[in-house]
Amino acid sequence: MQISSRFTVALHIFSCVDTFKDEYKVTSDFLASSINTNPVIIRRILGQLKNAGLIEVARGTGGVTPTRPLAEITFYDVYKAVDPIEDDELFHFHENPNPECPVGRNIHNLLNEKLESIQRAMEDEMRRYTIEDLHEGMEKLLAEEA
Amino acid sequence: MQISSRFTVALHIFSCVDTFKDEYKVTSDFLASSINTNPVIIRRILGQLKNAGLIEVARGTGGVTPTRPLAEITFYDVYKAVDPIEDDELFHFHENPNPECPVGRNIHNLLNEKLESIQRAMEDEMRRYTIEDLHEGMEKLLAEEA
DNA sequence: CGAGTTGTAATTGCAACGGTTACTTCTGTT
DNA sequence: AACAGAAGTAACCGTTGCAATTACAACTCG
Repeated sequence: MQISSRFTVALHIFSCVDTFKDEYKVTSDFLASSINTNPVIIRRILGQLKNAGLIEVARGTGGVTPTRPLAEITFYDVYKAVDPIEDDELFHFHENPNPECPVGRNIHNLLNEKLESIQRAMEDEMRRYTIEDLHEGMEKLLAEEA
Repeated sequence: MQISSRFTVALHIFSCVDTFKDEYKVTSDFLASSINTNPVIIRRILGQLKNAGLIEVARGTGGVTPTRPLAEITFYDVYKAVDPIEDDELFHFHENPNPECPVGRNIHNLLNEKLESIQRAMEDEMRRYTIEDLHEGMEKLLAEEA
């Protein structure tokens, strides 16, 4: 299973907000046009980012503002905000192994720490990247374009 | 999005095959009972593992045999076998960012290596665990039970 | 007040998942 | 040769999540 495109869309949103905040009023329509999707999709993601406390959204007038320095917003924060998972567990464990089977009643214990370490490896790597990295990377790419 | 339970089911299968291979004929019915699901679900997963070259399945008579030493079958092998993903990309990138927008036409380049490194972190950790680890871990758990 | 914008509910089409039934194909045994 | 047991597989179901869309209420500012 793939991780929802909401994640890359959210990163795209942050990059747009950062790049265009002084030039344009960055509304859900504006963002939808850059991302090439529907404004409602954007608003829903903005809502998730807002609920997670990562941004503020100006009602009525429009506009998006990060609530923290960009270096303090990691990919992990964004991921957790837009792709909430039941119990925070990346792996969907089959629910009811047979407790009368020796393997069935021990498999969960056997796998648990291994699955956790795999999930942790992914999430730790996500924590290494921040929105500030996006800011710098985009500046560089735009400079190369010119 | 969670990773399909086919992954933990497949690991459960390997553990059962290893634990019961001398005592019982390990059929899809037998496995379905330990895992507490439908035999057809098991057969479908066995088919995926077979296609990936990880096991052989005895038609007619029943039974599952790994094709390699257990230490040479990693969690990654199992994951790739049962959870095939389009283009092998963990992250679903939104398809059509607007090329007329400076951010839109650069976002893919900007994110690509970062997303790849996150995926790689997960997959590398998956490669650290093998079915042999399951064998040893299960033996230990069963010894503690006795 | 009115224009522009966000917030949100409701609906749609689609795909994947897990489950189930039913049937065919294969294999070893009697 | 027939039979029983088992894998292989197609077809279908209900549920869920996703992305998209329409429609409308709530809000803000000029």
